[in-house]
Amino acid sequence: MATMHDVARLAQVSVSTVSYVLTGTRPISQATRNKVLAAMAQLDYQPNAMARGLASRRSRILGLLMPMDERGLGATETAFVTGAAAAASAAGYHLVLSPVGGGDLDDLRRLASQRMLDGVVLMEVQLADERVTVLQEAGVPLVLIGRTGDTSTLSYVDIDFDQTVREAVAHLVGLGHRRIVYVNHSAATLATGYGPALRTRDAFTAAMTGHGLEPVMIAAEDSAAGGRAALAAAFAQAPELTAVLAMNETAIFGILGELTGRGLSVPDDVSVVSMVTSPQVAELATPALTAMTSPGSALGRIAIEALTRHLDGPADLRHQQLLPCALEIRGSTAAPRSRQPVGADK
Amino acid sequence: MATMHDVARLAQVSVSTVSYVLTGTRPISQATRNKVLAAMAQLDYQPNAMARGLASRRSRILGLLMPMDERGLGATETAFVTGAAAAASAAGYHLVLSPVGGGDLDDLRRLASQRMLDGVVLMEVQLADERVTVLQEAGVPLVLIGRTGDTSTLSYVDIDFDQTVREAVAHLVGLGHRRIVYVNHSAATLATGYGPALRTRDAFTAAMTGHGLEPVMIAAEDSAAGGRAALAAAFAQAPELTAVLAMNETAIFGILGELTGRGLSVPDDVSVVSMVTSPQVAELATPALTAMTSPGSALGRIAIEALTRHLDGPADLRHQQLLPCALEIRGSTAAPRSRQPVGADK
DNA sequence: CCGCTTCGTCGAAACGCTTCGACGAAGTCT
DNA sequence: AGACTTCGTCGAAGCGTTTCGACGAAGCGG
Repeated sequence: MATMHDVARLAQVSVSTVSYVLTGTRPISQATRNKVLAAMAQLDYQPNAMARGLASRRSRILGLLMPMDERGLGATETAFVTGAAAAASAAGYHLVLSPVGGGDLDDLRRLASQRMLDGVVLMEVQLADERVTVLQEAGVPLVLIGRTGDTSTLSYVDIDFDQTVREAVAHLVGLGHRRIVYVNHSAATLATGYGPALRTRDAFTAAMTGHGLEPVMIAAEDSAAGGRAALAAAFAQAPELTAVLAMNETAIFGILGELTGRGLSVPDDVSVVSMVTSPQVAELATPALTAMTSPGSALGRIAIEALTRHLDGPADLRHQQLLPCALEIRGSTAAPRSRQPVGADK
Repeated sequence: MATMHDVARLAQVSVSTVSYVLTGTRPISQATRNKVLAAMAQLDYQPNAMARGLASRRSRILGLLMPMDERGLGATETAFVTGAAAAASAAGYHLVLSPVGGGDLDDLRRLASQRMLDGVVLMEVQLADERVTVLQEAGVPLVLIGRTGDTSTLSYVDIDFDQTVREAVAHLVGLGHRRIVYVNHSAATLATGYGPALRTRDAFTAAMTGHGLEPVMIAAEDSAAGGRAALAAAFAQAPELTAVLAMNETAIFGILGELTGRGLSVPDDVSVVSMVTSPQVAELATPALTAMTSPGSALGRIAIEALTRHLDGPADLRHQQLLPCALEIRGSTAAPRSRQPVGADK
C-alpha cells in the first residue's frame, strides 16, 4: 500500500506538496501537480482515511442513525436513505447507516465521542428524544428528519403533516365525503410521543372541524390484524362512514382486507386514502391506493445538504424546513355512492 | 476532549500503561489498573477512534454492503441487518451499512482501499459479482450472504434453496396438489445471474421431477402488476393448476389480487406458498400466507461471526454454510378442492 | 533597480494512539 | 546464593496525514 512518502519520492517533491495537491489547500503549479498526479496514478495511491482523519480532525464520514425495528424499512425510509447517500457522496462525504436501537444510548454516546462521525442525521425522532440530548452533549453537528417538541434550537427537515392532512381531507370532502375516519398509529405509539402520529392527529381534528365535520380517530396497531380491528372499531363509532384516511402503512392491508370481508368495495362503498406512503406500496393494493406520497429522497437529500453546509461553511446556521406530501390519485377514492348522483342503488 | 496523556498524568503513570489497561495487551497490576480507570472516569475519557485506527492499523469497523434499490428493504433483509449488528456489537466491532449501488464500483474500491473497514459482509451477491473481485483485490476480508458461481475460495452463508424448495413442494404434494406453478423473479433478474432465482428454479425442477410431476415456472416482474400478469400466464400454461409457489415477495400481492379477481378463493381453489418470506409480510395478506420463513437474523449473525473470527483469530479459515427456511403453515394452503374428498362441488 | 507582495515549495511539528525494547523488582530453580 | 525467568512499567519510535512557519523566486510599482 503506497503512502504519501512514496508518491513524494517518485514525483520528486516534498510530502506536503503532495498533500496540497490532494486537498487543494494551497496553490500548486500545474507542472508540479501533474508530476504528483502521475506518481499517484502509477502507484495506485489511496490516502489512508485514518491518518487523514487524525491529522485533520475530520473523518468525512456522516452518520445516518435509524432505528431498525423488526418490521423493516419501508420504501419511504429507504428513499430517505438513498437520497441522503446521493447527497453525501456529491458533497464528498461517506454516509454510514447505523442501526441504533432505542436501548443503545450508551453505544450512541460512545460512537459520538469517538470523533468518528463529522455529523449526524437522526431519523424517526420522538417529541422528547434522548438521542438528541446525547448527541448535543457530545458536540456532534446534528440534523433531524422529524422534529422534537421544542424545535427552536435545532436543524431539521420534516414532512408538513398539517398541510398533508389538510389536502387529504380536502380531497375526500371535495368528492362529497362527510363521514371520514382517521386511522392513526397505535395508542402506545402515540403515548411515546411519536411526532407524526401526534401532529397528524391534531391536523386531522383541525381540518375536519374547519369543514364543519366531526373528526373520528382510531388508533391501530401496526399490523394487518391491527388494521382489521381498527376498521371494526371505526364502524362501531361511525356506522355511516364513507371514507378512511390511514396513516398506518402496515395496517392498511388489514383495513382493505376487512373491507372486502364485509362485502364492501373500494372505492364504491368506502374510499381509502393512505398517508405518507410510497408509490410502490400504494401499487401493491388492489385497487391501487390514492395516497399522499412522501417526499422521501428529497428529505434525505436536504438533511445531508444542510449538514454539510454547516460543516464546510463557517456559519452555524439553523436549517428548518417542512415538505408536504403530494396527493396522488389512484383507484381507491371516489365519490360516496349513497349521497352522490353517480349510481344510487343500494 | 481528554486524551490519553491527560489520563496518564492524572493517574501518574505512563501513556503506554494507560494503553495497556485499555487494550489488555500486557498485564497490569490491579492497583495501577484501578488508578487508571478512576482517572478515565474522572476525565470522561473516550479514546479517539482515528488515532487508534492509525496506530493499530485496524478500525474495528465492519461494513455491511447492501444494494439499495427503490423497493426498500424487506423485513427479510432487515433481519440480516439486525442480526449482523447485534453480532458485531457483541464482538466489539462497529457495524456500518453502506448502500452501494451497482454503479458505485469505483466508490467501493475507494472505500476498500482507504483502510477504513476491517472487513466486509456483502449482501445480495450475484453469481458473477464484480464487487467480490474489487474487494478481494483490495485485500479486504470478506464474507458473503449469498454465493457467487464459484464458491470454492470464499466464505459465505446462504439460504439452502434446494432444501427450501424441496420442502415447499413436499408440503404441497403432501396435500394432494399435482399441478404446481412456480412464480420466480423476472426474466431480467434471472438473466443478471441472481443466484436465488437461478437456484430455486433448478431446485423446483428437480423437486417436481422427483415427484413425477411437470415443473411449470413463470418469471414475474417485481411488482403487483407483475404478479397479476404472472398468474394470467400461469393459467394459460396450466389451466388446471391448484397451487402456486412464489419466490417473489413483491409480486405475491398481485397474485392474490388476481386470484380474488378471478373469483378464486385461497386456499380453497388455489393454495399459495410464499418462499423466503418474513412472518410480518406473510401476515399482511388475507388469509395469512403459508410461507418458507427465511432465517434472516441468523444469517447476519453467522456472517459477522465468521468475519470476526477470521479477523481476530490467526487462521484464514473459510466458512461456508447453508441454512434452510422453515415451513410455517398459515391459512393459504389446503388440500385441492377438485381431487380431494373434502367438498367436491363446482 | 530597490523594497514589497504573491506564489510555489519545503521541512518539521503535530494529531492521539499502539507497540517494541528495555529494565528494575520479584520469584523460581538447582 | 547465583543465574534465570516472569511481571509490571516506562520511554520512545512510529502510524500516514495535515498544517504552520519559512524561504527563495518572481512580479510589481515607483
